Amino acid sequence: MHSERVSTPGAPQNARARVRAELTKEIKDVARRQLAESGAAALSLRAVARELGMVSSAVYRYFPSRDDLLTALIVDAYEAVGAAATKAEKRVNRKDLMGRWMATVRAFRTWAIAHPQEYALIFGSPIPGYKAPQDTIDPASRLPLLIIGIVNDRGAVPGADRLIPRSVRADLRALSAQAAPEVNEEQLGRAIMAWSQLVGLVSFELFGHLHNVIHDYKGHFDFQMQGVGAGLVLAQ
Amino acid sequence: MHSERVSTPGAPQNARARVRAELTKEIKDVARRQLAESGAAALSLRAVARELGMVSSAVYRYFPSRDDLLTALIVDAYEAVGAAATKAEKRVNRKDLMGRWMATVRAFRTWAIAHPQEYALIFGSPIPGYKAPQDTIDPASRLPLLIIGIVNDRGAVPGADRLIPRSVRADLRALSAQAAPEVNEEQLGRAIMAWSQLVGLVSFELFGHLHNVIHDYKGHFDFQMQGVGAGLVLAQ
DNA sequence: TGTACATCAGTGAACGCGCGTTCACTGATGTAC
DNA sequence: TGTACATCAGTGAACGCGCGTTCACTGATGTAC
Repeated sequence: MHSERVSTPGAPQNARARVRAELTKEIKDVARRQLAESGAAALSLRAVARELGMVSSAVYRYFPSRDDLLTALIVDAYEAVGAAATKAEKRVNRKDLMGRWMATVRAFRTWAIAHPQEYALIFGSPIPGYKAPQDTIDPASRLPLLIIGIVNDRGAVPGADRLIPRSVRADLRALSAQAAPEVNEEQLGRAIMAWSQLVGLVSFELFGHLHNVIHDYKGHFDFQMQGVGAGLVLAQ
Repeated sequence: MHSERVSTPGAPQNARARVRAELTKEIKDVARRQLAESGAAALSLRAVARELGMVSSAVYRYFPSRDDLLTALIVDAYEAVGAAATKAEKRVNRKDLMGRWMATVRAFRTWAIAHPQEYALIFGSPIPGYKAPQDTIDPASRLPLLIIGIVNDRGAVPGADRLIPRSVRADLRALSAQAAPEVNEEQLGRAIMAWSQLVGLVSFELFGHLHNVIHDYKGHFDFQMQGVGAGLVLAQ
């Protein structure tokens, strides 16, 4: 699918490869700008080529189709938001779990507000006819894994007396085995819900569902996310 | 904006008005079918006209522009999901608050799964360039009001010791005054979060963010939503 | 270091398609007297 | 009940636009000997 040829790092880069990498980046940058202006549906290879002063067919030397360009943008968006959150989270004292959680979610929201169309690209409606290739899976899981990591550092928290259906418990156990060995299923279920709450609340804000109800979005977000953190028993 | 001329109910409907109402409905039905197949971005007046055997300009007698047709579909979608949830909720004993909550959220999810593109239309990415007119506000608030109604019947629940920022408290107080006189701000804040959790979780499922993590979607949804209901102290 | 060949980037024309919207028009339905 | 006029639905042609993708091509860059 997405066959943008990236030079293996450290390999001798001759002039051609360097120019190629630069132009690939330039195409993505222009595409990202147009995405920010008119949304994913309106993203067109021809418009990108026009802005770059190329003929439209030249873009096909870099991206074999429109979908491949979209995939590249999706991967970049996942990586950008993952990097922003990871960077913010790293700055907090490892023992301050609530601080790590709040740093993560605030960085997430800040990135989303700064890049609403890229946010919509990865967390909004799926694009009809577009099938996400394998390449998007790893970048997509960076952020949930960051959150699960914080919860994992918290360790197991005894569950309430709600019982988890057997099938769900199996799913959670599998996830625990590969991503969060220190927590029990109850706590991991809460972590998934927390991740969903984060995306849900930011989407509500960006997509206008809190319009005229909440005015201090940042204050409301912080308040609610502190509540979620408390639910995860992250406070010291 | 949306000037689909609807005959005032009870007014004498002559043949022309009856045919007009029927065709208006037929256009919307066909548009909804095409929406379900190819998504909102691909919805085209010409394709709708083609399927109806009309010439494309004839559709303009019913909807003055593509955006007006979209608005009509959005309003209908909000009303359909609101009606489905309301109907399910009404069947439950008024005193069984948890039952009313679960009936509401299950009806919501069922409708969403049956109409994924309509769901995306109202809860997914906003359509670039499309500005929702006033007409969509009332239908959009049916479902949140239903949820707030359940919480209101629960009555005030003492908050935890987290403090609510002054600005957020003001927003919540205003909402309480017009929609939920019986609850305090703490509880109303939880109700908003519950609404966001519901949409967030269904979006995660429909938009593929739980792919390969959760397999028993229904079991997981019920489990998590019971948790949310418990957080709202709805259980008897 | 120089030459012959292979690789690659970019061009320009073309294919075939679809779209929203406007407009002058015909003919049918409804209304007022 | 019949007639004259006004309203409305649907037609067909047109405007002006943009899109993704393919293909044979030129000329520049890189590679192997």
